[in-house]
Amino acid sequence: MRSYGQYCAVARALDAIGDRWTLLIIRELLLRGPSRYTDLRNGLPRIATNLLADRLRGLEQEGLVSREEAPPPVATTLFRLTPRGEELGPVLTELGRWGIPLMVEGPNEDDDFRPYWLSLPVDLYLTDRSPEQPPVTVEVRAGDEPVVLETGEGKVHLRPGAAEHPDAVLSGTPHVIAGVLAGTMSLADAIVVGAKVDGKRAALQRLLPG
Amino acid sequence: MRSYGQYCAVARALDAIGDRWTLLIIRELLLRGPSRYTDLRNGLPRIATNLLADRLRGLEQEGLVSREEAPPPVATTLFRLTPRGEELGPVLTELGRWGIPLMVEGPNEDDDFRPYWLSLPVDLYLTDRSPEQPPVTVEVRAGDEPVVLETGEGKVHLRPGAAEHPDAVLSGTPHVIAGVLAGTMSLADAIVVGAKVDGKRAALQRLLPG
DNA sequence: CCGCATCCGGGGCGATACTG
DNA sequence: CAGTATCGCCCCGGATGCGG
Repeated sequence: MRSYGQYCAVARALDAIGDRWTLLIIRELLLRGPSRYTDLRNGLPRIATNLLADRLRGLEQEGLVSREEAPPPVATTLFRLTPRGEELGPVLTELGRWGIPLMVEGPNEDDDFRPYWLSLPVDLYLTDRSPEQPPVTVEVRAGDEPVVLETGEGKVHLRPGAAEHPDAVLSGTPHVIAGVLAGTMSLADAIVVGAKVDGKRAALQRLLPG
Repeated sequence: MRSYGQYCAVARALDAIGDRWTLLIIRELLLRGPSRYTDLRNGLPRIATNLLADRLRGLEQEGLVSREEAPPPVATTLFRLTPRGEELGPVLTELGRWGIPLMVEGPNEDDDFRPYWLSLPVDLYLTDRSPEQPPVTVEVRAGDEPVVLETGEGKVHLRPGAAEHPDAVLSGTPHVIAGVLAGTMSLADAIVVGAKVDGKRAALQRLLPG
């Protein structure tokens, strides 16, 4: 992108990460950790492959992403945020916080969805209300790949993957699950509109507000 | 801009304010308050005028900016952030915080500069270390238009304009002034490289870290 | 398969000129 | 003062190819 040509912190930040797709690439690397090129493509469904390659080169050049050749048996390239790149976390957090109200109307007809994208709202709005109790894990199914809610130190975090022995399993449409995890819809209301809870419902309630 | 087509808070936020120039328009409205079209142009020196008009229309349509006809004697259109638009403040703050390190190398040859752009670093890094004392005002001259540092409730804020009877006047190059106001350069070092303080130096020292 | 490079069409963007 | 109008360019998007 062309520079804005302004001696201003915001303008210089946008010079670095204001390009189309760039902040979403950062989101992927923040939420998923070090990733293969193909995994990045999967998390950015409509990106043109040359554009992803371009952006990764640019980010590497600015010192926000590093590339490393993983040894066998992985034997592939991994893209990883540098410490300076990870400092963009708060920017993504505030962007996500501001964007939450735009989620209440639900997905458009052809919107893509990945459940781990909900990590940002979870970190913001969910807390473990019984931190003295043993930790719980709740599997969430809202799309293809399952994700897991985990407690630790009073916090709640969402990570990609399946749980071995989850205390509960929450399933529903992206729209409803997003409402529950962003705290804009009660679990009771969610169940009314089709969400399902298997296992210990209390394990889930403990993480939700109200 | 085309939508990213993702049911994700960050992606939807970027759908709304990810266009080129948009966040800088928000910056202007946040720092300057309700502004005329011409004032916006002056704070965004290289924007194409049709693009500014387009962006303002878009922001109006999304409910982030409102347009009002000011009564005489102003008799002009004013653009103002809506409450929802003002909620972008934390996004700009985090972007600015992340961008501060990009300022230390100083402006490029042909970079534009407006002193009130330094409001963001000031809000972040300066505090009044003697809030029990009477308030002070310090005029800062780093470009064409002067700006004023003011204390209040332990905070320090920078606003466009001149001071009537400033307790001190700080002048220097944008590079050096930015270093001082962002807390990355001591006042003593700044003076060594050409900054000047007139009036009560203590009034200024009281606002600076260290 | 993985990690790109290349090619091409369309549209957003940039610069200038002009207007009520 | 507050914008339109116009035009050229380059970034972006989508498809395809290609070496390791």
